[in-house]
Order: sequence, then C-alpha cells, then structure tokens
Amino acid sequence: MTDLTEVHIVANTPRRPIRTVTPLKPARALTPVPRESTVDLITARLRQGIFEGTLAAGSPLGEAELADQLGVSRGPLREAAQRLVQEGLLTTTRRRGLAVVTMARDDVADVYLARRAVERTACQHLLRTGDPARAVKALTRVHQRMTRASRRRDAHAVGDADIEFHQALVDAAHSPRLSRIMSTLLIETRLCTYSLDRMFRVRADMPDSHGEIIEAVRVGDEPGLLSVIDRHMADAVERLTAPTEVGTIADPAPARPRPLDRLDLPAD
Amino acid sequence: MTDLTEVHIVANTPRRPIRTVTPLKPARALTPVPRESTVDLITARLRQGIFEGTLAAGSPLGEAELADQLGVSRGPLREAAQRLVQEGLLTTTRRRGLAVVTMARDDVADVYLARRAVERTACQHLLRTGDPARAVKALTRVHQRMTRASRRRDAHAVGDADIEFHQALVDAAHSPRLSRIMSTLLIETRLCTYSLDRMFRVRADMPDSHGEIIEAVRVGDEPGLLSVIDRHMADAVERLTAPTEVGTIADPAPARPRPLDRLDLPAD
DNA sequence: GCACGTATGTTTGTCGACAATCAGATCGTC
DNA sequence: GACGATCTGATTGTCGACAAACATACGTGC
Repeated sequence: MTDLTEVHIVANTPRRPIRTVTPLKPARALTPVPRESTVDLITARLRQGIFEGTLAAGSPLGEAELADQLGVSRGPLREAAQRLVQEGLLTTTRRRGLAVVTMARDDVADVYLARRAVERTACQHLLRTGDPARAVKALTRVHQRMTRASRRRDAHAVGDADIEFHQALVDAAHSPRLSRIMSTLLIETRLCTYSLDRMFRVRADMPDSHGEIIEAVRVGDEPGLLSVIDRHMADAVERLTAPTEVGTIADPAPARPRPLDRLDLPAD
Repeated sequence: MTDLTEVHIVANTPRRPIRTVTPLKPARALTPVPRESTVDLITARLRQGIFEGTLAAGSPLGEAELADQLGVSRGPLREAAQRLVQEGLLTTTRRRGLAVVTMARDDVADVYLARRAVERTACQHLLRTGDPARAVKALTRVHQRMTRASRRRDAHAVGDADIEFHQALVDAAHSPRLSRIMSTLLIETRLCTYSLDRMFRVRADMPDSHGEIIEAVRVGDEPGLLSVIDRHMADAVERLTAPTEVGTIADPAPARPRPLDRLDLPAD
C-alpha cells in the first residue's frame, strides 16, 4: 500500500470552502473536516487499482461489474470514471465503454517530457523560495526506504518508493498545480512500466541518482540539480523504450489477481 | 467566439482507438470520425461558459437549472461537471453543490509558475526536435490578429488572441500532455483576469513581447527565448497582482448577461 | 432583544428502469 | 468453404424518482 493515493485525495480536495469571505480571521483555530464525497472515494479506489495493476493497462472495464464490486450504483461510478478520463488514465469510446489507457513508446517520451518540465520548475522554485532543509529531510526518509527495498530485491517496493520520492520532491515546492499534475504523471509512469517493462527490473544504480538529487538540494546547487534531473529522465526513457522488442508492447503481464475492494461506505 | 474550445475538444479526445493492434498499417488512409459523446459536448459548453465569463467566477451553480438550460438531464451534466472538477475549474462541496473556482493572489502566482514550466519545456522541445518554421507561421498569424485587435482597443479580442498564441506555442511542440495541461492553465489564466483584473486593461506593450517570442523561435535562440518567456510570465503576475486593492478580490464584475446556449443534440 | 430550537422548502446524492446501440454468434446463400 | 445478412444478448446512455441533508425562515423562551 503506497501513500500516493492519499496525496491524490488531498490534491483533489477543494482548496478552500465555497465562501471566500473570511469573516473574522480567527487564525485558523480549527481546520475544516475533510468529508470526502463518494465520488472521491470511488475515484481514489479506481486510481489505486490502476496504480497497483489490478486494473490492467488496456483492459476494458464493464460499468455494471465495477459498480457491483465497489458496492455502489452505476451513477457515481460513471462520475468517478469521468474524472479519470479527464486525468488521462481512462478512455471512453462511445457505446464501447471504459478502458484503462495503454502507453505506447511515444507516450513514454511524452510523460517524461512533461515530468521534466514539472520537476525542473519545482526544483528551481524550491531552491529559490522554499525550505530546502525540510525537503532534504523528507526526501532522505523516502530514499532510505528505497535503499532498503532495493537491498531486499523487492522490485515493487522500489517502484513505489521511487514514485513517492519524486512526488515528495515536487510537493516540497508547495505548488498545488505542479503537485497535482505530478501525481497524474506518476501514475502514468507506473502505467508505462506495466505496458512496456514487464520484467520489473530493479536497477542497482537508480538509488544513487536520487542521492545526487538530495545532495544537490542540500547544497543549493541549482544547475547541478537541474542536470541531474535531466539525466534521470533521459535514463528512464532509455531504460523503458530501448530493450523492448517491437511486437510485445501491450503485454498485460503484471495483472495481479487480487480484486478491487469494496468501498467503506457508511452502513446503509 | 474563440477557437480555444475547439483545441480543447481535440485535446480530450482519446488519442487512439481502443484497440492498439494496427492491423495492416494502411498508412492512415482514413482518419477516425470524431463522434463526440454528450458528456464531451456538455463539458465543452461549460468550459466555454467559464472561459467567456458567462458562468462567473465564484458563482454557485444549480444542477437542475444548468441541466435545463442545456437541455439534458442531470446525469450527463453531473458527469461533465466531474471532469471540470478534476480539471480544477469547478469545485464541489458535499451537499452544497458546484461552484466556479475563484482565483486568489496565490493562485495567480501558481498558475504562472506552472505555465512557465510548460511553456519553457515546450519551447525547448520545439527548437530541438520540432519544426520552428511552421510554428513561426502559425504564431505570426495569431500575432497579427492580436495586433489588429489591440489597435481596435478590443480588450476581449486581445485576451482571446493572447491565449490562442500561447496555446499555439505549446501545441507546436507536439506533446499531447503539455498541450492538455496548457489548455487548462489558460482557462485558469482567464479566470485570474475575471477574479482580479476587472478592468480588462489592454497593455500596449503586450504584443511586442509576443513579437520577441516569434523572433527568438525564428532564429533558434534558445536562451533568448527562455528568458523572454520568463519575463513575460513575471510581467503578467506583476500586472495581475500588484495594482489590485487587498479587499476587492472576488468582485464578479465581468458577468455578461448572455445565458448558456442549449446543446445541439440530435433531434429526439 | 437575543439566542436557541423547530419547521419547511429546496437541492443534492443515489438508485432503478428503459431504450438505443453494438459485438458476437447463427444461419443462409453463392 | 467463404462471405454476407440477420438475430440476439449484453452493455451503454439517459432519464425520472425518491430519500436524505442542508439552509433559511419562523417561533418560543429567557
């Protein structure tokens, strides 16, 4: 269980209550209670399913079956699906229903092009106006977890930590939009892995690159940081696109059998 | 009528049919027919309403009334609304319904931070791997239209052309993700104008900045292009945030009375 | 006069049902 | 035997309806 979905939910929560009046400025004594809607819950669950591979890349989804598994009606399910369509994780074709997107080679390059845009800007903004020391602390924690997972040869945990690392890097810039865009791009990154790199190879040199990022943030070396980011992205594209044979693009290898959990709705 | 919604629809259309098999490679003899769904149409119409200011920033929306205006039921309308929620243009609060987002000062800075990320990367990618000459042609066309509008003192047309210019700039990079992110950011830019700059000031120096961008693209001057972009963004943030008094943030000034048009649905 | 509790109207959230449409299977014809 | 037409089953798109919850207005007690 990764924390990514948590991040997502936070990012999609309305950023402030519907009235903008700020009546007395009570210095934020109490933060508003979250109160997620059902559509939020369904969306998070579907996103988690795509992220974990339970909903395999390219597989068509039946609305009735999904709604039944989640214990809701088709209405809210369809609304949640539209969110994911907008996010680019699902496609919907008229009279043909929903399907998880499949990533082709062009998409890999495009995802990493967008990630480069977001991560570079986030890093610049972090160094110039943020709190690098705090960021270093958070990043180091994820990095250690990643190193441990790598030592265990736990490919899936390494992948989770990798994604968590980059999300934390962008979150450190405290930009709601960059964070939100990043969370989508990271799920798409995961989809690239599912669609293309069916072996889940653990690269021994991957954690080192992250160490360089942390070090560059610590000393405030902006050019160095940006060039590490660039190299990191280029390496990832190389690794994902180069070794794959042409024919075996959409191999649904990592489909784990575990079904989707039911929603924890208030007892009806 | 701006062409932006057109761009939008294209960006949100599934990028390829649901089957990825490419049976015989017939060299794209026929492009697939668009066939937009009703949800697509409603989404585009709502987006257009937000973009034009018909749906004022911060105003709450009643589902029944909106559905009635558009001539559809509440179901498809709610699905379309969820797309815009995911896009960040609408908010939904439990049991309190939909509302158009309002942009505060922090949001202005954030929108332009994200725009800087996208536009810089798009420009780099255009110069390195794209077709700058073709881009110059398209950009010049929009630029001329903008100059004419500026000479007429037509503030709204200038704003439309401005947004079209930046969308064309990013589209020239041929990155589906950057284009899609950009289209959302541009509507948010428009919302910033509605929320903060109620005077719709036409800046005489704005077209010049665009001329510099075109020139930099033409000669392939990457550092110069990036610095023009940076300056352009910084100027915009300055212009939008500086002259506004603190208290008058959410003034719904530009609400034009024109109601939402009905959808052009096939006769039932 | 102010605060609290109560009642009511409106809106949202959710569900079930129906019709239109498409994919696959079956059958017939050349 | 292969190709085409037809049929059928299943699924999607859309709508209307119902119940729950909130906001507003009203009334009562102190």
